[in-house]
Amino acid sequence: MAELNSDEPFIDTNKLIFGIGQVQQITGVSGRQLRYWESQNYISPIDQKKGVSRQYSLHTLFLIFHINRFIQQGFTLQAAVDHAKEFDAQIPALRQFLKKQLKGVEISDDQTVIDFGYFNAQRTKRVYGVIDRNGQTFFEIRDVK
DNA sequence: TTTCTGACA
DNA sequence: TGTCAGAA
Repeated sequence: MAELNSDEPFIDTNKLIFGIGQVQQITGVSGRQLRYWESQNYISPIDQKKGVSRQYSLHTLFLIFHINRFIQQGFTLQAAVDHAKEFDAQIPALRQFLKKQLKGVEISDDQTVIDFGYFNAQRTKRVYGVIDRNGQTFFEIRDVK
């Protein structure tokens, strides 16, 4: 099974900057909305100076995207922001856990098996996440040979 | 051409 | 929130 070990990201996501026009194209949120949300302190561009073109970080782009998603689901702006920020706060934990536990992935014709490492301290069982041919997902615990 | 701020038939 | 004006 292939080993996954990329500690260094190949792209510094902090260097991915987007202008307001790009943000509009990508997220579908209008410039008017972006400026209004900013005035309400829901979002904030990178080190904003007066009168200069706004620049948004990738992180803010994601936040904007999610706020808009919740709005389209019928939430009020305020509620959408709350949901988006809550989700936003969960991402680091998800990334950390996945990075720590993901040991490998094996893709075959009928299914994909994700290796999540040992199930117990005795190292007699291992946990696998399975995606079958129908897209169904489930866990599987197998004895270590 | 794009973005900025302010204003509202 | 959209849209228009006037400026940068």
